[in-house]
Amino acid sequence: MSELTRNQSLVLDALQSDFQPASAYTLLDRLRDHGFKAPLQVYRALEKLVESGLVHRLESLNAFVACQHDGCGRHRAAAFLICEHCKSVTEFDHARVQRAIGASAKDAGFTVRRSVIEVEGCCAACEGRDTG
Amino acid sequence: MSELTRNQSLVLDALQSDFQPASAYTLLDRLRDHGFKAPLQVYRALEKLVESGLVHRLESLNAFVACQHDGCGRHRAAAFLICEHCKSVTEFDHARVQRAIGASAKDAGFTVRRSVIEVEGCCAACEGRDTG
DNA sequence: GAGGGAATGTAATAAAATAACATCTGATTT
DNA sequence: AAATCAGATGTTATTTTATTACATTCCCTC
Repeated sequence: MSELTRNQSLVLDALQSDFQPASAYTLLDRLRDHGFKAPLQVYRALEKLVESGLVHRLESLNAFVACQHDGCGRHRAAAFLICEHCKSVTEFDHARVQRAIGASAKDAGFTVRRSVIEVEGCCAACEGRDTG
Repeated sequence: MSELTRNQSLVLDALQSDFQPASAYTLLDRLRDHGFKAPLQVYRALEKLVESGLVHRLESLNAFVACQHDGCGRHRAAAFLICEHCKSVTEFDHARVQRAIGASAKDAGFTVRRSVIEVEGCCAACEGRDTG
């Protein structure tokens, strides 16, 4: 990505402050102090950030999260472990998963552009303190 | 699932008429002739159908699709190839993918409850008639 | 400093999902 | 048969998420 605009930086900073998922409207609220007034300001910034790989969209939560790696810009896929108890999100190694998807897709003659991989369950920390 | 109620049957029939994804509001429109008037009638039926595995929710499309297998009730995961050109959706064999996810999750000490696997790209048919 | 493309601002609206509350239906118990 | 209760329904209103449309500003280039 060339260079971030002011709005893009603000949105990215907000997401990187905790690396946890936030909805567009939550981000809007967090950024009102910085002059944000309308959803579109957030959505436009997010669009570019997602395009560049600095931010990922979590389809199952309708939320956005800052990339936890440096180089997601280079891979077209990200995979997430989403803890239903503490709501934490961890990006995980998807090489194996991606290979498996590639094989299945190939069998079907399907060309993959992007994979949405979101695993819902219970993280190690929550499993420890709770049988849920 | 015990037995389908009237509303559940109507929604399931609508989805099984083409096995293609439909939003809740599309279903509502299709079912107005049958007396449906409010979104909740659709959402309530969908909730039960998804729970039983007869219908899957496509997170990346905010849409619902009838299960293409018989026994999805028994597996807690479904994986989809979504063609961005013709909008067709194919449920694919996820055993390999599920194993790969299981391995990655295990490394992180994460307990999987449900996996969202939605692969976006171009199906064989569209690839044939178009370079997109 | 004029022109043009990208980024912004703002208001309005659309699309997706849920909350709240009243009502009905059918099985079970008394 | 009347009382009871859970599950399914109906209906209105509201919330949450996302986009359309259009005016304005900023910055680079010529």
